[in-house]
Amino acid sequence: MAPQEVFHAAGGQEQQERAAREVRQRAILRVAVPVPLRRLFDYLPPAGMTSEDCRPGQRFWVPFGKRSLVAVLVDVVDDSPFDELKPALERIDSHPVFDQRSRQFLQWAADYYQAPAGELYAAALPVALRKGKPADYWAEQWLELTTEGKGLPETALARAKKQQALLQLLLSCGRQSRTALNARGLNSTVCKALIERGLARWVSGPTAPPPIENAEPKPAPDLNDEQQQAIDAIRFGSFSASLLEGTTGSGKTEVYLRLMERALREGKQALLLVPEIGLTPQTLRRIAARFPDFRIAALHSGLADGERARAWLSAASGVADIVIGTRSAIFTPLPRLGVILVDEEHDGSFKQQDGVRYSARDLSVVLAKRAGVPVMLGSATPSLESLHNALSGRYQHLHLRHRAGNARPPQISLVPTLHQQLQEGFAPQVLRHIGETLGRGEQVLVFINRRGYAPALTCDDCGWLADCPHCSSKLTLHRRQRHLRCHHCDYRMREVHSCPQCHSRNLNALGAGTERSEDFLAHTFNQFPVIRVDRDTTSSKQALDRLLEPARNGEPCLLLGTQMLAKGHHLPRVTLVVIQDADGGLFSADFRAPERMGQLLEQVAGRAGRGDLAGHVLLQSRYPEHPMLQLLLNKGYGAFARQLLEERALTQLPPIRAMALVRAECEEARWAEEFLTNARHYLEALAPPSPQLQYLGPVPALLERKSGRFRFYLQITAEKRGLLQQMLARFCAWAEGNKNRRLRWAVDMDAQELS
DNA sequence: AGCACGCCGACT
DNA sequence: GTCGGCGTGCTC
Repeated sequence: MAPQEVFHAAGGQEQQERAAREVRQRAILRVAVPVPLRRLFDYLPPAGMTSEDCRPGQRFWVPFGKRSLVAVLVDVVDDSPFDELKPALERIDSHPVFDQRSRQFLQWAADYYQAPAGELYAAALPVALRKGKPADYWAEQWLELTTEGKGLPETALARAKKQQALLQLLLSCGRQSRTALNARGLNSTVCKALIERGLARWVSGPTAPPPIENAEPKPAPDLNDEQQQAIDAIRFGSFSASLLEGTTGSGKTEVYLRLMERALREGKQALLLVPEIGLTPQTLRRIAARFPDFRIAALHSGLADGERARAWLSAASGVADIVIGTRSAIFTPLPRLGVILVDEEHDGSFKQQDGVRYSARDLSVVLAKRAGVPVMLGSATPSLESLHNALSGRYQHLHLRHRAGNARPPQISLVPTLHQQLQEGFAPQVLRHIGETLGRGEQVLVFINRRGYAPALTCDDCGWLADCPHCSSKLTLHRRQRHLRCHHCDYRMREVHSCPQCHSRNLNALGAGTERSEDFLAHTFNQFPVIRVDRDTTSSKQALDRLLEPARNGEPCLLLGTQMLAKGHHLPRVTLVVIQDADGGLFSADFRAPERMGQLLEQVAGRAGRGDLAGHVLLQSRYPEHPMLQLLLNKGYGAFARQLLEERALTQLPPIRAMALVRAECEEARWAEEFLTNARHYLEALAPPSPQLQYLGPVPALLERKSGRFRFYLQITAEKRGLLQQMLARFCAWAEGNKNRRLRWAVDMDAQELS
């Protein structure tokens, strides 16, 4: 080879390197990948693209090890600590699906909950988009006004009535999809006329959310003084957080609707978060009936992947005006966000219990602050967290004390069950009351906190007990399905009629669940229908609606069920509520059990007498003298909750202090415990125990073994969240390099359950 | 998380 | 001789 050629070759290489460096300096895509790694990954733009083509918030297919993953671009940077960057494979979105505010919000949540950003982006995206489906897959034609069109007064085009109507619609409600216009009888000829005048144009965008059926427009009812005060207390256009403490039936929903209406009138979006089982077709119809001119995106679990993506995109693109959803809806990008409402804010389903353990209720306040909009948390039985924030002045505290209409609060009586001859768990006077109520043509609701036939099965001869081989729990007998089932891991075995250990036939089903009570009550009150509502009879919201249909018709009947019955169903003919066992929360190892018990009792009791009929609640208890029960009954949930708060102050527990759990589970109990002991040592070396920071554990979880794994946790409480967050960040960095392969660990910031 | 590589036991 | 168990390492 001639020297000349060598020189040229070397020069070429140098040039190539410089070019590569320049590319690297100009455009490096920093992306969040859906893997449990707490870092971002750098890529070059896809072949043929420059940094100009890449906008944060867009999704990309990236090569990751041996596979391809959908990543979200979070930043375009000009340098990377990595030398050999792979190019991304493909840009999925031409427009970002996450706007800047939602990206910053997701990053904040990732930092706060110690979660990998990629997992938060994945949690935010609907499944179809998470899998890489294109976002403009459902593209539709939209008619929007040009600048010229926007400048016209509503009275313009007076000589062409149809065109004027279209202009007015576009002026007041913004751009309209072709299907929505057709539905209003505004055909393409009218549109064309407006376009030819240079007043409007077609643009492509995502499909609008599907219209909600059976929504007859309905005018707003009058407000009472308290409702008016609550609404007047909310200032739009800046951040504020409020707790709306409103007794059952006091019209909280009407307050939410009015606030939504104000946001909508200002051209903003309203976000309504509801508990998991709160998003009923009934609720949706009510809201749709109120806002016939606005587009509603409902994000619930019942939607098919495509439908859900469609609703999500309609919210993220700013098309939907109202977004209603369960916990994950908090991550939907909302470019025109104007107000956030959280209904039943105390509900446990706002806290995700696996994966990224976020609280949508807590995040709603963070998001409102970042967006500079008001947020309202509403409940008849506020969480101690929210109550504490309200009492300490961090939240505005608003009250609705009066039930709407002529409904009166129910009369509540305790029924002692000790030294009583109970029939299948029911005291004689309770059965008498049920019979009388049904006889008057009214409805009865019996609340039983247990599914199945019986919570335990034992042998009376040898003492054998049916327990779960994988969990530290007993199997529940489900006689309808003829099996024994573990409610923690879903292990099932066929129902046995003789003891597997000694073959005796003297098996004894202990205690009563919903099935057994259903049998007994159906037998005792055989002239009346008995409707059982629990997870076994109610696979979906539609199933629940269907099940409750006869009850809504107003016929006398007996409704029997679990927590599912406690929530928001308007059943005006229910005048008697029976709570079979009120003692559940009195002696639990979980410090939040009394709070949950109080909330549940109040919510269930709230089902009594919602119409003009007087309501009565009967509470069966072995300890009717218990001071907590007495307080709850005599002074109501408000006083009860304030008392619990004082106890939390004495015991230095949340919400007085911030608390996080470090959880670990492993088939080998020793390893889980050892891991947490080491974790504690590591953390104590960084920050020794002090009033600012305290450690407890490792201790076994309340359900010590689940699905074959032993579970422990280390509890850390702190005076200030900031310190706790810093410690947890250090812990995560340590844990990522110090874990046994077969051990699972997780940080549970603001843990709600010790189970 | 997934997917590779790598090193020891029972099998066509 | 190999098929396959899960321990370990890595992903820009």
